[in-house]
Amino acid sequence: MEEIISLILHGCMLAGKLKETLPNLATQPDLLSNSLEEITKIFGSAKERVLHSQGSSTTSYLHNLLTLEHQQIGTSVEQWLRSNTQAMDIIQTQLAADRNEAKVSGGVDVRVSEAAVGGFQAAAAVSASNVNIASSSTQRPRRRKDQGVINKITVPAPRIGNTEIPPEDGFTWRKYGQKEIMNSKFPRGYYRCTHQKLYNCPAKKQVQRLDNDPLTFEVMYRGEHTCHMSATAPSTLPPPTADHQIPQDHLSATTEPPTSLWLSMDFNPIRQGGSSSGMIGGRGSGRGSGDDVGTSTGTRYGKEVDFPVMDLADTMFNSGSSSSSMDFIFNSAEHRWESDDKKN
DNA sequence: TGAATTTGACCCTC
DNA sequence: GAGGGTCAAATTCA
Repeated sequence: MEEIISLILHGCMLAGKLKETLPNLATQPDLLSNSLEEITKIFGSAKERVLHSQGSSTTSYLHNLLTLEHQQIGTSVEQWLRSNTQAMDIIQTQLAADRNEAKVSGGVDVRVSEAAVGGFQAAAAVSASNVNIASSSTQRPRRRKDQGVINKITVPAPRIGNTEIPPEDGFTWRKYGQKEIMNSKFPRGYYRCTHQKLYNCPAKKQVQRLDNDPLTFEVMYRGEHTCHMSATAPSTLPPPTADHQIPQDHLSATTEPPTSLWLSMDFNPIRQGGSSSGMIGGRGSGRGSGDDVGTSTGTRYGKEVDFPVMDLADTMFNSGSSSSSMDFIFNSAEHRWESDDKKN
């Protein structure tokens, strides 16, 4: 129950933040979609847990609360979208593109995007089905059984530029292995978060091209990003640059902690063709070669410039938006998570 | 010099 | 023992 409440509160917190930053997201349907997806996942997950622990009056109450919360968020977003024709146009355009281009296993992105326009109709559908968070284990890290597949998506290769690489996903990854896989034509690449050592970020991903469709990548995310959590974010950040951008066809279906996703989002809408293209074979192609499937362009010649969290923080906490009816939820949720952090 | 990728070897699970 | 995941030395490059 503790966990469920924690989930709900965090969902409320993100919803509050979304509400505050809605005007800023008018021209960034990707980010809006991601935000909605994350909130949806949280409430969906909480709802699932409530359903699985039915019986007490408390869980029944929570279930009703979750359903209501879902509807309210959907309504708010829908109203905003309808009042913002520009955003509607952009999102609808993006949706059309997504339908044609993105084959997301489980349909997460497309489904959530549609939910955004249609009033979160499919919100509940995105839940624990894609989330298989492994039970915490103190056992040896290599145990396959405990590696908890967080999410698996298929990503189309870029049509422009180097089609050998999948689109970026907003994070910086470092390749630590590649292996030929049985019954697969193409090797599987193993990546871990660039900040693994620095911030003990456990996030990893595997990238493999599909046998029957070499222009499509299957990306499996494991672990959760902790590197961009505000509490652990580096205190000495480089100045914000204009090079913080998730590409238009960015498909972020990771299920890392919500805060991580939020903080990993990028509020700069303009970066054209700046993908990590140029995967060139050869040993030791080294840094900056772009020889990194899915690596964010945040890596530039070995220096991390990927701190979209700064932009987001500015947007979020300096927005100066007035208080709202959701503030009490927002505040309590934040306190809740802060205290949780202190526990951990 | 430091950070990146490559790749063979090792470890672990099934 | 097979197959997959990770390690770490070697190598590359700005």
